[in-house]
Amino acid sequence: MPSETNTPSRRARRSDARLNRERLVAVARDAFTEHGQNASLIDIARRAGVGSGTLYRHFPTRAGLLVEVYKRGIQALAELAERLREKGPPLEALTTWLEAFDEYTTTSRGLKGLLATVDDEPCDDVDAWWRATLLPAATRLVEDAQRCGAVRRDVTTLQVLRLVNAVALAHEQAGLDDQRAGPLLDVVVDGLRHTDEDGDPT
Amino acid sequence: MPSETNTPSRRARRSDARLNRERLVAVARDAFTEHGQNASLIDIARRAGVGSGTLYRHFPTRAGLLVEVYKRGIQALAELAERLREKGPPLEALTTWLEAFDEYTTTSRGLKGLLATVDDEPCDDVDAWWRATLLPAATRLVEDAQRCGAVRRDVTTLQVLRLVNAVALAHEQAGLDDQRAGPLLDVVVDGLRHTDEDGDPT
DNA sequence: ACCTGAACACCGTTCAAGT
DNA sequence: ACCTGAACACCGTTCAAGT
Repeated sequence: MPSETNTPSRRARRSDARLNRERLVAVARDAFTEHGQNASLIDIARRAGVGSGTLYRHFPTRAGLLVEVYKRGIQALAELAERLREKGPPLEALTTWLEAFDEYTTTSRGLKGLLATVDDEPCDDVDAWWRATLLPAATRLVEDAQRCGAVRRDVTTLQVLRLVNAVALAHEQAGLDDQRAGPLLDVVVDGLRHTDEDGDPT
Repeated sequence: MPSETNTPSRRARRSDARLNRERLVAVARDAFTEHGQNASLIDIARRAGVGSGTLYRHFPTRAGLLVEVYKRGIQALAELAERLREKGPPLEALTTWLEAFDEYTTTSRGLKGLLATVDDEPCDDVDAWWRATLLPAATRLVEDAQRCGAVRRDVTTLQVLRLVNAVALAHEQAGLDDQRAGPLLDVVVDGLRHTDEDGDPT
C-alpha cells in the first residue's frame, strides 16, 4: 500500500492542520467569552498564531466557529433534557431544564448571539446541526408539559427557547454577565404555565 | 445693536446647519429602520449629502442620533402611560401600555438596540434623557399594579422594560420584523401577574 | 460658525504565491 | 494539502483646511 507508506508527510501536514484547528477553537472560546459573538476574527487568527486564510479554511462562516466552540455544551443540554424527562414530572423537568439552559447561555456569551439569529426554518447546515441536536429534545419536554396541561399550548418550542435566550441576552446587555437572570426567568416560566382563570364565560 | 445688524450671514449659516441636521435625522430614521441600530453612519452622511464630520458635529455619538430619531415616540409613550393610568384599573393600564411599548419598539428597529444596551444606572446624558422621560411614567404604572396586588413585587420597572424589549428583539432577530411579538408578549405579561398558588405552606 | 474630505486605524474576506 | 499574508473594500473617527 504505497498510499500509506509514501505519505508520512501527509500525516505530518494533517497533524499540523489539526493543531491549528484546535488552537483556533481554544482562542475563539476565549474571544467569544470576552467580546461576545462579534469578536474580531482577525484577532482570533492572530492570537492563534495563524494567517487569516487558515481560519477561513477551517471555518468558512462565523456561525460555524461558534457552533464548534459550543458544540459540547449543546449536546450536553440535549442529553440533560432526556434525563430530566425520564426522572420527574413534566413541568418540573421543563423548568429545571430551562434553568440549565439559561445558566449555560448566560455563561456562554457567544452562544446567545448565535441562538438569537435563529430563523423559523434552518437556513444552512450549521443552523441545521444545532437544531437537530437541541430542538427534538426540548420539544419532547415542552410537549410533555403541554399534554398534561401544565403549560399553555399557544407557544412553540422554538418560541420558548427564543424567549429564554432573549432573557439571558437582555441580562447580558444590561451588563450583568456574571449572575443568572434569576427573577426575569421566573417571570417567563410562570407565564408559560397554564392557568384557567382567563376562561371567557361567553 | 451691531450684534444683530451685522449677522445676517450668521442667520444664513444657522439655517444651513439646521437643514443639514434635519436631513441627517430623516435619513437616519430610514437607515435605522432598514438596517437596525448598527446602520452605517458614513452611509447616512453620504445619503444626507454632507461630510462625515458634519454628522459627528451634530451627533457626537450614535446613541445621540438614535435618541433624536425616536425622541417623539418615547415622549408619546410616556404621555400614554399617564393617560392610561388615569383611565383604567392598574393591571389593565399596564398591560395595554406594554402592548403599545412592544408595538412601537417592534416597528422601530433601532430603538430596540438602544434600549437593549441600557445599564442599571445612567452612563451618559443621552442615556439619562430617555430614562428621565420613560422610566418615571412606566414606574408609576408598574407600582400601581404592584400596590393593588396585580403584579408580582420581585421585579423592577427597568427589568420589565428590558424583558419586553428582549421579546421584541428576539422576535426581530428571528426575522419576523413585520408583526408584533404576540404570544411571546402574552407569556411575559401573564408571568408578571401575581398569583397565590405558590404560597409555601411552611 | 460651520462644512468638507483626506487621513488613520481597524476589520472581513479573498486569493495568488509559497511549502 | 495546507498555510501565509498582501490586497481589496468597507467602516468609525478625527482634524487640518477651507468658506
